Parts: sequence; structure tokens; C-alpha cells
Amino acid sequence: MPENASATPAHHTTPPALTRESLAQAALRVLERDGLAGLSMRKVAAEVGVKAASLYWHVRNKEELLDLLNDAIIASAEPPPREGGWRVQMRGYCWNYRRLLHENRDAAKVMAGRLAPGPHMLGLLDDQLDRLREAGFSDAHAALTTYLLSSFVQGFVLQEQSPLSAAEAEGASRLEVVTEVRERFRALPVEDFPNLVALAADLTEPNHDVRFEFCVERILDGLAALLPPDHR
Amino acid sequence: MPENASATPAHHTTPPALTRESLAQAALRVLERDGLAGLSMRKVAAEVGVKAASLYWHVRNKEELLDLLNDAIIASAEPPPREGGWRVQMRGYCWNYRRLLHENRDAAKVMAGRLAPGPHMLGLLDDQLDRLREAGFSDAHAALTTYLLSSFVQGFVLQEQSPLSAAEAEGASRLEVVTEVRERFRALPVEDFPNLVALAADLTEPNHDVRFEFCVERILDGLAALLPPDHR
DNA sequence: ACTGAGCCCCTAACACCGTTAGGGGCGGGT
DNA sequence: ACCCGCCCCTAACGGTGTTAGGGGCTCAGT
Repeated sequence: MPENASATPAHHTTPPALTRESLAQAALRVLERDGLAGLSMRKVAAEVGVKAASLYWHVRNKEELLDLLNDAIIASAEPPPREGGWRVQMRGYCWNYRRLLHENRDAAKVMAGRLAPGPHMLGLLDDQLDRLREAGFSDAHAALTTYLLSSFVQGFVLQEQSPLSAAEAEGASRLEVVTEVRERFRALPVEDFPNLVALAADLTEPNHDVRFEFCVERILDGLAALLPPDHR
Repeated sequence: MPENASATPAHHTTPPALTRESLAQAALRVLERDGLAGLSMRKVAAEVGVKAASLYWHVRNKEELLDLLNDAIIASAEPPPREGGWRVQMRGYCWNYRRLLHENRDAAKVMAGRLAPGPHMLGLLDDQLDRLREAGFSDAHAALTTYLLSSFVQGFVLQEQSPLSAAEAEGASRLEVVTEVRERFRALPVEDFPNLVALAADLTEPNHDVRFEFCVERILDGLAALLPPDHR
């Protein structure tokens, strides 16, 4: 087993055609095509022109492959421009992170329950911490803030991407489903769920961006209260 | 297929021994014993003394069984006492929700990517909305707030429960792993990740409760800013 | 009492999954 | 020439979700 991936090639002059890197890229393509549920060792192997068992030379587990895939997804993340106050920069982090999770199919599910910070994630995190400290947050508050933001964005995208009903899973149009769900809210027994009936329209706001914006701004408001007033 | 579960028993006087309810309870026991990865149709069937194919009489899919399981978990949730200001009540919701996710094995993963609000979830949601409106939040803000809180708590628990390393998955003690991860942070190249090295201690705070408390209080601060000052 | 309908479980099978054991070719170092 | 480590292979094991089809069982209608 290659316990050190960056060791000298030892015997081969030509680098092996299969690398952990190329495996991650293949997994990314399979993910895009078939989704997380359809991502199997055999398909990833076929994607690189190899049989499934061969993957286990480069990777201990499917789990480890998913770690690689995870980092491959994060690799395409980019930090927001370093201009404006801390608030616009943190807002940028949240929106960029959410966009990343939307652009890669099932990305939120891949990251759910996976910490294993690959090198790309570490770079992002360090950068984010840097801006928070520069804005005047204490070390402890900066660290805690990164947890707050990433937890929220991940949870939010996971919720917004979950199909509202079995109908949506079979590709019914979003707006159809939303109005149908709204009607189901309205049809609930008023004596049991008066608020759900009354707020059916608010609860089924189809534009997720406005939801996301509200949530992010509340969190940023809460963070701002940590700073002395002259720092905003 | 029983397309209406609450229809009259029609032909049987004795109720069938297998109900969707008892299936959910069986699934809950299997989940507790074997975790989500070990929860299979065959095991749930065995738990109720039946073969796997029989489940498909009561349930369309494994997915539908998981929806039932989801609601069975939520059934044991209880709203916080209706006393104190809105702030202590919303705080109570967050902590109770997190506790629920901790008390049931893999509960966070079961709920991840699953909206399908069962009856119990609807009740909780209605109650939460009621308190928010009573506190003076507008209808729209109340609805948005429930999304903010549930998204955050779900994302947070998902992150805190993800094993920090492969070592932890094999039952190494938590504190061992934490200090080992901390050392790995400290050992990073300082020129690439100066902030991760400097904040290694803050980032690896082993007490998740203090992390959670920080995050919740920031969110509550942000929400408070929505209210006129005399409402707090 | 007989018949038919519907409920509810069964056996058998299909296609696929993750993972392991063991084998073999190939290329470079001694 | 030999060996050894790399890297892929075939074959198989036990498990998965799901479907097809069958069969008893209990009731309603006649």
C-alpha cells in the first residue's frame, strides 16, 4: 500500500496513468452524471478504463475516494474579493459557498458528515480566519464564526435541495410543486395548525435566494454585535 | 396497494399485525443498533418477524420507510416550556432540537436531505411560528426564522458528528483525537496557513456545547435586531 | 355453503453493490 | 539472470433494493 503518496516513484520512470488525482476527477464526472446514489466503485473504475478492484490499490475505501471527491469539489471554490468591509466579505463567502454547492450535483450530500479537510479547504479556512481577525474579531470569535457560517450554509443547502415531495423527484416543475405544497398547507385543519394555514404563503416562498439572504443578514447582524461600535 | 392508510379495515376485524407505525418503530430499533449504514429492508423485516418483500405491501420504497423513521424520531421531540421571552424559547428550540439529533443515532443523517414533514414536525413548526408571531415578528420574518434555525442546527450537528479522522471511526477516545488533530494543525507550514497554526487551539475546542452556544446566541442577536427596541 | 375479492405474507430471482484473495505481467536495480 | 515492487487483472463472497408471481386466509354476497 502506498502509505506516502508523495514518495519518489522508486521504480518507474513513467508516472502511473492512474493517480489519486485522476480518480477524484473521474469520480467528479460520475457524480455529475449519475448523482451520489449512482456513484459506485465500478463506475468510477470504468470511467478511468479500469476494473473496480484496481481502485483499491490507490484508495483504501469508497469513503476515502469520497474524501478525495470532496476536496476536488472544493478546489473550484474561490474566496470573495478582498475589498469592502468584513461584512461584505463574509457575505461573499456565504453566497460563494452556496453557489459551489449548487453548481456541483449532490455536493451538499457529499460534504454532509464529512469533515476531512483537504488542502483546498484548509486554504479557504485560513483565508477566512485572516479576514475575520483583521476585522477585529478575537481569535476565539473568529474560529467560532467559521463554524457558524459553514454549518448554516451547509444545512441550508441541504434543506433547500431536498425534494419537497415525491413528485419533484420525478422532475415535476419546481413552481408546480411549490404551489401544490402551499395548497396542502392551506388545506390543513385550522384548529390544529392555525399558523401553518395562515402563513402558508410565507412558508412556501419559492425564491430561495430571498430566504438565504434573510438568514445570512441575520447572522451577520449577530456577528456585528460582537465588535465595538466604531468597527461596525 | 393501500392508497389510503386510514380507510376502513374493510374485510378484517382483527387489525393487521404489521402497520406503518410498527414498521417505523422497528426501523428505529435497527437504526439504534446498526446505524443508518446498517439499516436494510431485510433487517427491518426481520425485526418484525417477516421477510423483506413483505415490507413493500406497506411501503413503496426504502425512501418512504425512511420518511416514516424520520417522523418517528421527531415524535419524541418536545417544545420548550412556554415561559420567558421569545429569546429563551427559541434558544430552547435550538438546544432541544440538537439534543434530539444527538439522542437518536444517525438522526442528523436521516434528516439530511429529507423534508417530508410528518405530522409531528408540522405540530412543532406550528408551535414555533406561534411563539414568533406572538413575540412581534412579522409573518414573513417568522417563517424565515424557522428556516434559519432549523438549517443551522441541522448543519451544525452534521458537522460536529462527522468523525474528525478515520481513527475516531474506530472508537479512539474523543479527547485523544482532538489533541492529535490540534497537533496536526500546529504542524502545518506556517507560511501557507499562518492563521490555522495560530488558532489551532481555538479551532479544535473539544467542547461542542460552547461552540453551539456561541452560534445560537449570534443568531438570536441577529433576530433581535428585527424587533423594535422595546420588544428587546 | 359456495364463490369471489381483497389482504398480507411468502419464495425466487435479478442486477447491482463494496470488498478481498490471489495471480500475473512488466520494468528497473542488483 | 534474478528478484522485487508496482499496478492491474479475474473470481468470488455476502450483502443490497426491488419485482414477479403464488398462496393461504378472512370476509361479503349470493
